[in-house]
Amino acid sequence: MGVKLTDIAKKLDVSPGTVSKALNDKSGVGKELRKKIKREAKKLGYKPNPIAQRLSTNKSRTIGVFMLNRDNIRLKENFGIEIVDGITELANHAQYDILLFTITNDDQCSYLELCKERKVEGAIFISLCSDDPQLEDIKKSEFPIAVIDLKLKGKNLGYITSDNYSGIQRALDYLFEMGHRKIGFIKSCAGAEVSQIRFNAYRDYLQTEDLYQKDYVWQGDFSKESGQQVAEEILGKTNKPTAIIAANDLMALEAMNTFKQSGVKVPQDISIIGFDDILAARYSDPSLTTVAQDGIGLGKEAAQFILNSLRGQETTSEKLLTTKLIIRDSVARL
Amino acid sequence: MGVKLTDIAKKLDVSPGTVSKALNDKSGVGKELRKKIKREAKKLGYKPNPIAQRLSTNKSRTIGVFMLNRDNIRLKENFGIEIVDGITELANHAQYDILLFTITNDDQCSYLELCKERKVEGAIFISLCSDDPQLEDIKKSEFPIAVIDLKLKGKNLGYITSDNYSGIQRALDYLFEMGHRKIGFIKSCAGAEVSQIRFNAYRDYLQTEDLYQKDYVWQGDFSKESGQQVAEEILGKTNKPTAIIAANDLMALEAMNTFKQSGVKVPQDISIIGFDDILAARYSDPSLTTVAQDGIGLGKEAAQFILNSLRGQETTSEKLLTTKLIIRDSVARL
DNA sequence: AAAATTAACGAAATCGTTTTCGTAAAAATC
DNA sequence: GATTTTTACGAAAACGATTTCGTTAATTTT
Repeated sequence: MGVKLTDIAKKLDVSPGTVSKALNDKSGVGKELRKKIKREAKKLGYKPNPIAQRLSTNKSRTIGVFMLNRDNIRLKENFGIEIVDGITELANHAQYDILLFTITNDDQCSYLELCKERKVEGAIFISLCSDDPQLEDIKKSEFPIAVIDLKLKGKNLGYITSDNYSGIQRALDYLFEMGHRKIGFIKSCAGAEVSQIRFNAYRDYLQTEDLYQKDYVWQGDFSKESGQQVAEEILGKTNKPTAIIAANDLMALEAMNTFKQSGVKVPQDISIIGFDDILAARYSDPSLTTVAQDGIGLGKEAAQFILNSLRGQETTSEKLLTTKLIIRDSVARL
Repeated sequence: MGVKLTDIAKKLDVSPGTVSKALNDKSGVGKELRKKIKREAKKLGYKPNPIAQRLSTNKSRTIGVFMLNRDNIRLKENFGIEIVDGITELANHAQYDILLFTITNDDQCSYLELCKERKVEGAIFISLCSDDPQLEDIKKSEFPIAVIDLKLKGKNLGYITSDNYSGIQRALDYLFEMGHRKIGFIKSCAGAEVSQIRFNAYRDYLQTEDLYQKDYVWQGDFSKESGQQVAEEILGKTNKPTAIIAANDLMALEAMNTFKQSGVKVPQDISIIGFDDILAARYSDPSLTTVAQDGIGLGKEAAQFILNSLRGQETTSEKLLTTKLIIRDSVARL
């Protein structure tokens, strides 16, 4: 097949070990010989066999990425792909492979077991729930793990998330500025920590203003279906809020559709703000005002944590990425 | 680290080779001993080291996936992620890894070189352009390559695509049924074969009806920006078509937005049909009637071709996946 | 200039499998 | 029962790198 170390060694009548040292800039090779070896390697078009390297060094140079697609929210419907994109970009640059595991509700498998089997050096978890039965295993992991959107305490653990709290604050600042005081919130499942944080930001903010009331809070689960269902509940309510913040765009968009179908105009009758800034937010009518997350940034930070950890630079960290309020047309001035 | 082949061998006082044969169901091991070995392996929780296996067999068990993000159309904006999802699902089941290369305009790299370096056993190309300078290399490849949406002749080549032609035919059937006769088309770049096929379907159909006219055809490039630009050109035209088919949803949605902003009502003043059925199509107003592609299916078929090829089952094939017209609200009855 | 230190290189082990080949025992054939 | 064929297993090479260790040569120190 390709040219290998021993080919260079034979050609130059040196030992394979020396060639290896020369090409990897390790000590133990004379200046002259090193140059000669490098020149020959380039001339022959030598590329090291990554598999042999991995076996020899006992390093897989692989990072496992777990997309926990709970409740069958497919990649298409959230911005998980941007995260994967960010991870891949950074990892590839550092000569690491990523191994993508897309886990659905049906899959009954041990994450850590999979990691062991595939010898990954680190793992990244996307949309891990706080009630996941495997949480304890993850905390105890002896290889680095970056968790996006769920804060775990422990060695070798990195926590990366958007600044959800201030994101909601900015959204509320904006709603207040637009004259809204009766503001509702669509939460998501209890297991999603980001939803909890977003809700806390909402509650804290409104409580400070003495405007918080429990019956303005609805329970969804990030899905299309729940967006519709909650919207119907809201429609049935007398004394509706003038504005609604949803924990993600999908519920916001679906609620908006449901409102419109019932003759309730958005934003004239009710204003809506989402979270994520998925592509569809730009094309809805009205276009959706939303808090944008930097998906690629989240991915890059997660990958960076793993790489740093593997280099021994850090074993625990917490990173908040700023969000940005994208003002479109789904909020009316009162 | 983990338990290895030699551990089992020592424990049972047999040779590692025998253990290997026993576990891999190769001949050369007695029935009794084989059972004993398997039992012991299970008991010790033995998992083979995939890296050692790959080195030993000279098989990387890796499939390279090239996302050619020409013109910086990011994953987010098309349905490429579904394809990747489909590939991953099938490949993982067959114990294959996928290695994702996201190639942008800036990247100056040889695809085949990358494949060689990383020792992939097969490759899948997504959104490869017919004017890509590396096309000849791909045709000559001696390992299997599946190309989605571009037909290449050669050994070891698989061609997987949606039935774009009939997809457009169904869209036109529908438009005719709704009373439309003046129908325009937004093409995309010449390099995108699917765009060409979709256009051909449009042209052939209208020519049969003696309704084809060149000035009803506009040139886009799949991007948001081109959607807007083309829409403006259409707006400037007297004697507009009553309906427009766009080569993808993104241009359709952007065109729709542009029309609306200029006071041209969709679908009352002009009807629009897209292609792809991205998530945003569901949430636009009006929601977008479009020809849905089965992204996951495309991915699965591509992966299947590679796997079959590697098993020596086929070396060339062509697969058309059916599309489905999703009727929403962007077409009016005339 | 002799002794001690450092540097350069080769030989060989190692990583964890698979696979080929040789030998001895078991089974089948006549 | 002798010969051939088949089967069962171990030994060892292979896959393509890295790394440790030992030896000799070159350099530095005193």
